Amino acid sequence: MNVEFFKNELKNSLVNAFTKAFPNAEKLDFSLEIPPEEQNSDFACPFFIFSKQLKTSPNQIASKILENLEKPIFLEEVLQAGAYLNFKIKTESLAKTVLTQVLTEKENYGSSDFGNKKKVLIEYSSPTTNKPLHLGHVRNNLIGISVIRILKMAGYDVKTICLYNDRGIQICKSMLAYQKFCQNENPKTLGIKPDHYVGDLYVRFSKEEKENPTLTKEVQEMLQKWEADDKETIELWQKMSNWVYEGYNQTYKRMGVTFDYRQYESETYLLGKKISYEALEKGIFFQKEDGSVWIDLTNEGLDEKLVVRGDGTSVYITQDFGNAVERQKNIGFEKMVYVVGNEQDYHFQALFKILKKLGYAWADECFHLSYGMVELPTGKMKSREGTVVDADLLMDEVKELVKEGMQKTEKFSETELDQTAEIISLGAISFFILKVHPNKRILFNPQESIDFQGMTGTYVQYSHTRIVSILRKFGENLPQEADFSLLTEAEEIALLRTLANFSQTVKEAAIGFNPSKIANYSYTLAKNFSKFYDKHSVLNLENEELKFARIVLLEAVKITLKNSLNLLGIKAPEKM
RNA sequence: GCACCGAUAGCUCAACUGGAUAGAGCAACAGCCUUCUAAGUUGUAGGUUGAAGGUUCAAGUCCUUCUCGGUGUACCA
Repeated sequence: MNVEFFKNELKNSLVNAFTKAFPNAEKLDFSLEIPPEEQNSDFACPFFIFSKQLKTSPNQIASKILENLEKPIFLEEVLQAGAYLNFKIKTESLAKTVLTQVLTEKENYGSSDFGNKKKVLIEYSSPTTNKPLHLGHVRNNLIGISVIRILKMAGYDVKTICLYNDRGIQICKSMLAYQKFCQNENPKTLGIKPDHYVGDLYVRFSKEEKENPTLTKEVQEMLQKWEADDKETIELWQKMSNWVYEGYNQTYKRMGVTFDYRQYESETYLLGKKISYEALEKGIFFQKEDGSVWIDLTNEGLDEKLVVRGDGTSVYITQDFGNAVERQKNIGFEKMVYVVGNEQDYHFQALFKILKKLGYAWADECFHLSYGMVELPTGKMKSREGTVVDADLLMDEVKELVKEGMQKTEKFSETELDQTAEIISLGAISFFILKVHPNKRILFNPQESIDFQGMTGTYVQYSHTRIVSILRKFGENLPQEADFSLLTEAEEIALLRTLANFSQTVKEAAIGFNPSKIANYSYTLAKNFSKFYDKHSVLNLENEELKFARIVLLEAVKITLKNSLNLLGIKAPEKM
């Protein structure tokens, strides 16, 4: 038995009551909502929508339904509030159902078969390999991590992929700077994180280029050499690319970023050209006098879009639809999600329309999970000018802040302290970014942004450790059963109701690809726990039965807090 | 110019996708630690949801127009 059971039973009762009250009326579906807290109920049903068909006021309909309603045994009472009927479940039934479910399902509590094992391929991170990861990538990675976990929990079969943009003029800039200014240097012997080393070269090149315009020409020559497979150039490119990957892998590991598949633009950039010429023959694409190939998207509200240049080379979007087709062939997916910033909204609109025109029905199942830029108070981050918030540095700095504020309560060994500070700082960053809806841009103030009080990851983690602390002091053997009818306090009921909503929240987050739903949920649950904690005792209760019931309740809250944090890619520490 | 996105308390964000009196956090002020971790809790104050129309039983949410901010509109990626 689970929480859905209540909903289904209530709907059945409502349908029966409706048929009795209005025998001649067309049957309609009932929607059950979660009522506002002050109604002190578990489910609510509004009757506005029936009003027109029945030519009766919603209040009267509610009354008549109420008269004809046969209450299921788990129902304590039904109260009419205007056009609404509010249903209150017997606390004992609610508690037994919810708590048993949580304790049985444990780390799987919240999961459902909503996604029907549909195979979803998620592309995220996809950096340009000429510089270290910055705050923009951090948001991308965090959204990616979280959406992956949310979709998995909602019953999807999720695979992940990263497309490294590892070729092109930007890469050559770092390479040329290395060749010209730092030949034979090695970041390892210099003690510099290798991706930072390459990024510094990129910044240095941009500076030198301003004073010395011939460098622009040289870097273009280098790109041509690369495309011509010049041995020396390729070797340099490989050496520097590997430095970057080495650095990325450290950052990825720290953030919890993993991929099932990796693609490299250097290997995929020719994809799509063949498709383009085939589409040209079929008349889907058209050719201009200079030989360039185009698609006309003016009927779709877009422009004409170039897919092959006059010189026969392809462009970004060509590679992208080629790549999509390739992924469908090699990996296979029923749905594909691109986690990419909103400056590429237009690009993905065009991409999906091209795929559709090429005749791929699955184009409708491609989705651009677009997210807003992360901006600084001083404006946009520009890597060429070095005005970026570096991902590694950010994590280090926040960690230092956490360390300064620690050591107050619990005793920690040196390594424990470091590990805990790491968990808290990463949690603070993740929560800060994920609590905002992806669509919105984030203004990041380095001094003020990362907070450890109020609606933060730290707060949720702290609530978790407090529960852990109580359970630890209670002892090894936690009860699985108890007399749940003893859970009658308002704070206990609030916790039960919040627990019961978890699975529904996960579904909503999955539908909207929206981690902020989960962040809000975890905060609400933590907040409800804190209120309970402040007002009621557990361990020093004389009533053993009540103590057991509360221990079970707290165990369930602990599990659900941990699960919700996990959906955000945040770890739940045992003490802090 | 055109297209897309955003605008909610001083600041940062929510609001079950059209439902009940728009909720939290920060900052401010006033309380609560000999009691399970005070990174906590209680209270006060803070709103014409950018503006004006419209749709309907009901609009922060949908439609139109406008204002402000952002992004895109490249034979860059």
